[in-house]
Formats: sequence, C-alpha cells, structure tokens
Amino acid sequence: MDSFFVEVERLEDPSLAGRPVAVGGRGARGVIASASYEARQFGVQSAQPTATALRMCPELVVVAPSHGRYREVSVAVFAVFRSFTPKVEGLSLDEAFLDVGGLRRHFGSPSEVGEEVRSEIRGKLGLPASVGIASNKFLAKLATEKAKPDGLFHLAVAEQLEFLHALAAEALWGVGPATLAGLKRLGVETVGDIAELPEQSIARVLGPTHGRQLHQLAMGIDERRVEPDGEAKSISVEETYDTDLSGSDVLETALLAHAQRLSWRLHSAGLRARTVTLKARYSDFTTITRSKSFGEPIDGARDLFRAAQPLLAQVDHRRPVRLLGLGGAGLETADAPRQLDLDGSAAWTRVEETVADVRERFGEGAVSPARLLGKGGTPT
DNA sequence: TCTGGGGTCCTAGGACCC
DNA sequence: TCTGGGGTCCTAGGACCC
Repeated sequence: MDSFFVEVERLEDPSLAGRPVAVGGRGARGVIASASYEARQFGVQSAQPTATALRMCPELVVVAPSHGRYREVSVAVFAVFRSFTPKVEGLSLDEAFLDVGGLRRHFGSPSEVGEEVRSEIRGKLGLPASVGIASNKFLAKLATEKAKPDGLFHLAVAEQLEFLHALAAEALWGVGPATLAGLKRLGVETVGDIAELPEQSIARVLGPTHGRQLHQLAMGIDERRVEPDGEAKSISVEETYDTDLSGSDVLETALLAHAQRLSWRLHSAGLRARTVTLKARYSDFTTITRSKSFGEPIDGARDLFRAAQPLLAQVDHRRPVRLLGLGGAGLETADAPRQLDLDGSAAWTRVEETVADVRERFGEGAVSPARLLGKGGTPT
C-alpha cells in the first residue's frame, strides 16, 4: 500500500487530499510514521522526528495515528489478497507477498493479476496500492519500490540481473546501517559489487550466515517460499514519554498501565504468554531488556504486573527512563488447559474475565485500575 | 526542537540433561 | 584426578523491517 496510514486518514477526512500530510507523533518526541507524496517532496520521511519534518515543511498537516483503524482496514485489504490466492504472507499491516503461480488459467499474465488486485483494492476500499512482480520474493519487493506510487512493475527474468546490479547496496533487503558500514569497508557501492566479491570476503566481515545470504541475494537468488501467515510469536506494548520517568512509584504506575494494555492485547488475540520481557530505555538512549519465563502461560493484567515487578527492580531507578515497554513471548492459545488455583487467585481471574467482558462491550478504556485514573485511564 | 511502536530473526553464553 | 558431546531452553542484546 502507498502511504497507507495517510491514505486511510484521507478516507476519513477528504480535505487532506492533495496536501502535504503525515501521520505521526505530535508530542515533543514524536516521529513520522507515514508521509504523503506531497510531503515527501519537502524531504519529509518516515522515522524522522516530527519537529524536523515541520521545519522542512511548515505547512505539513500532522495527524495523530489511529492504529486500531489501520488494523481494521488492513484486514479488509488482506481479504482482497486472499480472494486471489490462499498463499498470502503478510510483512506488515500494509504489505504482503502473494504467490500467484497457480493463477495462469484465470488470468492471461502476471501483470493482469496485479492490475486486478490493484483495481479491487481501489474499487472496494478507495485506496491506492502498488504491485511488483518478479520470480522470487526479494526481487518482487524491489520491483514494488519501482512501481510506487500507485503503479505496477513487472521485472522480467531476462532483465533481473541488470536491474539488480545497478542498485545501491542499501537497497537490498536486510542491509541496514551496520551491514552497509561493513560493506563499505570492502569497497562496495552497488549490488553488482557484492555479486563480484567472493562469498568468503563478505563472510569475513558479516559472518558466515549473513554473508552467504547477502551474496545469494546479490546474484538474484532467493529460494524462500511464500509462507502463509502463522501465529504471532510475540506481542508487546511500549511508550516513549514526553518527559522522562524517574522514581520507583512513577515507574511502577507506568508498568501497571502497560500490564493492562498487554493483557488486553493478549486476550483479544486469544493468547497467553510464557515469557514476559520488560524493556527500558534510559535518557542516554541505552536500552536494556529483562525477561523471565514461567511454567504456565499468563494473560491477566495482575499476573503480568506481578511477573514484571522483579524485572522492573533490575532497572536502575537512579537513571531517568524515556521508554518503558512490556512484552509477552512463548505464546500459547488461551484454550489450552488453565493452571490450577494455587494461590487463591480464582477470584481475581473472575474479576479479570469480567473486566474483559466490559471492555469487549464498551471499549478498552471503559475500565481501569484506580491507580491509573487521572493518568490517562478513563473513569467510568 | 534527537532519535516511535510493533514486530522478526540471529548470536552467544550458560544451565541443565542424557 | 584435569575435565566429552550433543541437544534444548533461557536470557540479553542487536540488526533490521515497516
């Protein structure tokens, strides 16, 4: 999808059409999540601090993100994908691989399939989408970049290598700042340069696994299949605060809010977590994680809070904290057998079930622990 | 006007078990 | 007395992606 968050916002508010618009955090520490093409002309891009974006483009309209809405629209977009083939592998809310190798009978060419997908999304949802077509996943992804915005690009097999080798090395999927720095030390500028190097030279700098994979990609080889989406592996919530947190009380209250949100996310997904991970980022941006695994999976807010308290104790309370996060991994479906009531928690389980019922009917903010009221919790 | 939020995968050491 | 070999799980950190 092109500028997905921005385009969803334009559906809700048509006055945003044709203007430089970005979706992102509006606070002092906000960053841009999605920028319209009009905004990109000014240099606005995702991951950029909102303040910087506003300096580059003073007339920029910054809209606060509505993730719940994007998730809903994403479900509709994926339903369109699955109406073509069950072989759909999502990469994010707004991007997926479709293996359309078996659709030749119904469509004359891959490009016809691609145009049909785009037209369905435009017709049913009113959103622009771009399609890249190629012989494997990673080339298709590169082809999609070339298709944007609102277009289609079919990378023919005969032209693969010429197209690929002319690209800058950082265009490769999996080459970020750290990998790029290593490649530059080898004198690499383009993907073609990588292909010409012996695999061993790359492996010496990047390690055997990464080195081999990168070398293969540079030669246009990618054997990975399109794997239809499976269960999530982790679910987490985090928040960067406008002003740093300090002191045990403040941190613990923030943790309680996270436990509430995480519990709700797990409950909504029908999952429980066997491993709980606390994340803290200090004001100097150093980031630590502390985790603990349990024999029995949990999803209740009280259990998550209690599990995370000893982890919070491992955070240096003398240092200001700009971000606190809480996540669950080792996920199991919630219909697995329940743990026995060993500590008299059955009553609490009933409380939490009731809270979940209320939230299902009235929304996540309908119920909140008293300790959080007046701090973003909504009293009822 | 320093640097979001939610994910995946990989590495590496140590515990523990057979 | 001088310490195996393999497998799995746990924990912490880091790179990368959208």
